[in-house]
Amino acid sequence: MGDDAAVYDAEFKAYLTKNKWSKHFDYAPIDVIAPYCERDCVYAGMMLAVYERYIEETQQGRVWSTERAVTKVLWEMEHAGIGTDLEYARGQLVPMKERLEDVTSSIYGYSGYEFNINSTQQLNKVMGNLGVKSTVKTTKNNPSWAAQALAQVKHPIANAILEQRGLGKLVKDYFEKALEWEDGVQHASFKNWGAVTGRMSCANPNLHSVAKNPQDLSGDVDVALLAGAKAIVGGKAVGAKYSDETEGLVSVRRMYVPRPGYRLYMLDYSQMEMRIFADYVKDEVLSALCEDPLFDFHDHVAEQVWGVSKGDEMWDFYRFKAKGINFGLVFGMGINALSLAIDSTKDEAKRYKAEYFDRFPRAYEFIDLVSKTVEQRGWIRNRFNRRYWIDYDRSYVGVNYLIQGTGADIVKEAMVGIREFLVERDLMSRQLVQVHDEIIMEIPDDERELVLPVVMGIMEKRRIETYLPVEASVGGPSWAQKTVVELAA
DNA sequence: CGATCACGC
DNA sequence: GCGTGATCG
Repeated sequence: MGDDAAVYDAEFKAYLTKNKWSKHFDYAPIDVIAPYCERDCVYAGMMLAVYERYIEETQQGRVWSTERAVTKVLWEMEHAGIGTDLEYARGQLVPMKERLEDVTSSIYGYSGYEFNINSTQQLNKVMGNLGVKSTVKTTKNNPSWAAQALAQVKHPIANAILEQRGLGKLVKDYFEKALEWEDGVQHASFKNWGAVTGRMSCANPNLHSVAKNPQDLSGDVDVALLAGAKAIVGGKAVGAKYSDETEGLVSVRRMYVPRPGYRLYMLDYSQMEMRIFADYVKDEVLSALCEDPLFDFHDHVAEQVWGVSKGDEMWDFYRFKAKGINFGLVFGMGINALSLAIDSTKDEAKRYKAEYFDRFPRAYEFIDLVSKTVEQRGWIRNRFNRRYWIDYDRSYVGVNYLIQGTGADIVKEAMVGIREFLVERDLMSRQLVQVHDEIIMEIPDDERELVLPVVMGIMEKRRIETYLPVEASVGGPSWAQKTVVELAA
């Protein structure tokens, strides 16, 4: 809008800061802030004209109209909020804090003195004293003590530190946070422009990072194993099924419950990113297989690349590698990150990847085309013409942007469609939360028969060629206890 | 305020 | 790969 506008903006913000009005604009007197707001609107209007032309030229009209429409959905979601079981939150905080104290003192027992466990530097010193060296480096080439590094450590302090960090986060970010809403309804903030790919972001609390696995507070391995955990790392019961009957397990998702008269429904796209990947790769066989809602992408890759079948001795081994490479490709992982993800050496990872591309040459061609286009042209567009400008030296992110962004646009369109249906029919059912490939809704029993099939139909509508099936679950009653819903044919 | 870590998809 | 948030120094 010109240099004078930028200067005005900078000078005015400095003026606000000087008068301690900068934290919130409404701290400033109205006669001070009003002219600024007025100019802000005028500039926004001028920018709209510029961008509307750009949107037209780049054919991003569909994305633009979805973004405007989804804003209403987000406002309604934020307004509705999500119900929380405050009794559960308050009740679990007591044993959680007790466990946290026990774990903390056990760490001090190992170190021989009290220190700030949250300080990586202080922790590094403690580990040095114990004669333990990290095999992993941070991005700034310092010794890393992240979970990945601690996994290599034999000393029992490693697991205790993992538990202290994980449990501490649950307590602070979710359980204590929950008490801030005294009426038991949390109103998180959603941003439809939160990520460059087109994904949303969420904050206060971040409902996109609510732990999926229950946390064991008993310290008794049997408790977690009984709940079906495949492993217990830092008290995290990986793969365990939460139940109120299992004493000693807590779940953040258990805190989220429907309000009176409603049930919670979770509508989940099955392997959405892998199916979108298949669509981009244009492998007809793969796309045909996606017509089966139960098709498992990782199983298929394991079978096709390494010739194993379920029940074989090597099945778990190759299924794990297949899943790792699949995610590695859509995330744009380098060979280093991939080798860590699939628990292999770099050379082995290279070989697995080569074998993968040998069987799926079109996957290689697609990835290669994307990075070459970024390097030569500087931009790419997803299935909805959403445009991404990417520096040539970051061309490896292109595949991820396309897949993640296409998924994001599909879910956004679905949310808009669901809202239109609910408004049109004047229904009580409502959308509460979106977690990238999942929509959480509250539906009264007498609307379920009507709403559920229509909502699933809206979500499954073909916006790309490949079928994207949705799985519906009902809360039992919370987000932690899901039961798959079978719709009558 | 950059770096580190943990959680999700 | 993309996020939010807490914490440290």
